[in-house]
Amino acid sequence: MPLPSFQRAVLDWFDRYGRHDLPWQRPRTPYRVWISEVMLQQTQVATVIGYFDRFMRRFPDLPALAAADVDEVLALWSGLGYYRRARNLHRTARIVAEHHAGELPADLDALAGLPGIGRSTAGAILSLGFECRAAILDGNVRRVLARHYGIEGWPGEAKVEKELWRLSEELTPKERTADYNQAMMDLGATICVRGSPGCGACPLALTCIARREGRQDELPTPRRTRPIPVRSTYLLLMVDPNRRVRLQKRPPAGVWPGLWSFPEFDELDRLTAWCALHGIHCRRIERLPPRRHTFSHFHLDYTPVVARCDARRDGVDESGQSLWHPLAAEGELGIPTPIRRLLNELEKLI
DNA sequence: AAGTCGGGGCC
DNA sequence: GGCCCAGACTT
Repeated sequence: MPLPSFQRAVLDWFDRYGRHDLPWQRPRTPYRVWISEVMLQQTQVATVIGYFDRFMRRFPDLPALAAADVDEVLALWSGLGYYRRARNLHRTARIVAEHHAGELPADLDALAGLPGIGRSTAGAILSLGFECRAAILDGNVRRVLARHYGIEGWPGEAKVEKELWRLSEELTPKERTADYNQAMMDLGATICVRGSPGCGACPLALTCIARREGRQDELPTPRRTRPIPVRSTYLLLMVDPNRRVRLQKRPPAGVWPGLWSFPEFDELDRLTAWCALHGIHCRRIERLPPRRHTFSHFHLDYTPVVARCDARRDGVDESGQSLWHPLAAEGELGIPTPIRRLLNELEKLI
């Protein structure tokens, strides 16, 4: 029975353009697949290659690894990060040496029960290492499937992950499973990359939903940004009869370092007190609707407060940290965009 | 469901 | 500087 077109397209592409010379592909044994898969967890191929070669030179087979001191394993791991992976590798080697006669079990549940081997890594060992039919779902496969089938939602969400696993299981062919799985990872790693994917060279482009809808950048759905804190403040927009506003130079550290902004107050009381101190009556103070500016790490809700003063009661201070700025002036000062917007609003208002 | 582990690559 | 990478595991 011929393969469905999806798998056919993927395998034909793999034969021509897939990666066939990665270190763990020659020879491709369960042990070498296992080590490479663990090293490749959250680690890019280019980084892994050197570590894999050194590791294999020192521990050419599972019994050699099981016999080693864990400290030596950690030494070879130094620089790869996620050091629990190295400890789990060593633990698993000893378990397998003890209970499985030194051979990794060709069984999904047995593999997934070993330290450091989850469902996807177990599937990779089974398919790539043992030539069994087993599905995988790593970051590459996840991206290819989410885009091709237009799967909505963040894959970290249980419902979405379940759907992606269902798809992967369903699509994984009985024949050439190893090549198919490797092909899907190669597609994700070389064509269907996260940013600006090479759809022109993709064997699945004609049937890809993300491609058809121009939504490659939106799928898979990024995890929702965790809520960021809100800071609120009041900005004093003090205007004199000559249509000048008082600006203040911000401190060299923090938000908008060294740029010019309006005097800022955490609380309205402090603002009005400051105005009173400078002979401006409260009834001449007009509060505008608050607005929000979002920085990478917090929201800034700021309420502009317009105060018209009769004369310039306060001069420019000696240190040059404040000045009176003509509303109509062009941009010769360093002024943040939200503040510049307020200046423009103010010019129409006054 | 969210937090943790980690160094490197890439805007 | 944030986000992401051939995830797994703990809370």
